[in-house]
Amino acid sequence: MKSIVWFREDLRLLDNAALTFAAAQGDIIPLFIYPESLGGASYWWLHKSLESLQLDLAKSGVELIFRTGDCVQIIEDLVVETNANNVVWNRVYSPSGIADGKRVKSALNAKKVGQRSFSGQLLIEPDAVKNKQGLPFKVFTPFWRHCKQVLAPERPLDVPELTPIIEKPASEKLAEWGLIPSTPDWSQGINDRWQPGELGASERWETFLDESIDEYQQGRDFPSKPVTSYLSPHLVFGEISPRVLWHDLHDRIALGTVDADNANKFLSEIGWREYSRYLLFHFPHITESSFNKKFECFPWQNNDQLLQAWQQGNTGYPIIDAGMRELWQTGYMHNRVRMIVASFLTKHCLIHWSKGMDWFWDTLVDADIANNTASWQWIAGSGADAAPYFRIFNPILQGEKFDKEGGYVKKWVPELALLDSKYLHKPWEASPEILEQAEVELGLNYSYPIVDHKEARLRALAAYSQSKELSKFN
DNA sequence: TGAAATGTTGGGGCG
DNA sequence: ACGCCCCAACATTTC
Repeated sequence: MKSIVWFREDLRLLDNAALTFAAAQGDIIPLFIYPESLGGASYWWLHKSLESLQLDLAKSGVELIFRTGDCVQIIEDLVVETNANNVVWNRVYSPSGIADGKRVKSALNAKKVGQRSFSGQLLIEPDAVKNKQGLPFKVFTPFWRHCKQVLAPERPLDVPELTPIIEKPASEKLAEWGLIPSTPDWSQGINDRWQPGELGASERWETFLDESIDEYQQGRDFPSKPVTSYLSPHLVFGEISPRVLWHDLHDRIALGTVDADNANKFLSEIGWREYSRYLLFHFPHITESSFNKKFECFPWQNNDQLLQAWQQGNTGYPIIDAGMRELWQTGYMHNRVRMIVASFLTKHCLIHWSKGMDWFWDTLVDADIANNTASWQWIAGSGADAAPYFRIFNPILQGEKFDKEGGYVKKWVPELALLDSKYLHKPWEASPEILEQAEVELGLNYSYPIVDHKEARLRALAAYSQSKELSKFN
């Protein structure tokens, strides 16, 4: 038996069901097809992750084949070229990923070539979870409560023994895909911060277990503390399997070597990841339009100047600007700060959540269609189980609450580094003497607030009630 | 996984 | 000693 292993969002050898199945049958031909329309930061990550996978496979003498084009055509061609009699892959759950899988499946069936798909990205398949009425859950808490009752993921699979094929099918060169930025090379900050690939992923997980998980529940909200797992980009590309996380934590809970509350809090965040894929699977239109139809009439303003100030981290609100600059420089933003900047864009600036989603898509190394969609709609108030629209984050209070000492703001907005923490989150309220002493010149080296918080809040609430009125007539 | 407005309570200053 | 006011602190309601 000779199998093509079609890698997509599962760039790992450990606990890779499709790979293990194929390896047990005989020879394998690993294939990766150039993905259209990723964001810039994701392409950088993808390049590094593929390099890592390529090296890991090469240790067994197996060559990863790179090709560009339509997946059906490529796979059909490769079947003919290699005489493969089987094609396997792990399922993905985005609308385009599902469509590709279906097309490949029927093309192979038509040609009487064996094919099989596996679960590898989620703890539980989206179509396996329904509420008592047989409908998809629309609220996270009952969804996750139900999952926890029925979840019994299998133990992770070992890295399989791989047998290379003798013949060498043609492959494009990864380096020639041009995924790494060159002119200009903006990837330095990202490069310093991350180690993409399966090894980087497992090391990050070990570090998190050793150093942070027991403070997770409290510490995860403070952006100056490195208490989050930083696993998100590794999970997006499938460099680590959620089953590994689940079993590692459950083993430790059983042994008493991890605090159960903290471990369960982390697992519920994994639950949110499952939930966002689940929602996208059952409601694929939500990448384009509001989950909650009431928001179809929302009077968005979409002011380009405000959007640009937000993107560049020049809003005059230190916590917002710190977050946006962290994103730009490292491809990542702390979760707490993501909520604050997203609330600011949609509510203070009245800019449609899709504009924020597009920016995150291009700049985040962990950009993920399901999480991005679900989270932006959640914060905008239009999503499933969403934050109510009137829940408007106050960027000053949030800064004072979660970055009291200002470690986070001072790191990413160095022009405020000398400012007393009393005024750090509202520099416009400091006296001219204090500003001068801190070498802050508002309007020159740091922006005035682009909107007034109180006014913007009232405007957002007015827009909300206007939208409620309008939706009555639809 | 909010914030602001409004309501309530209780202690202390003060005439 | 008493009642009144002020207001901080906390609780509840509203957006």
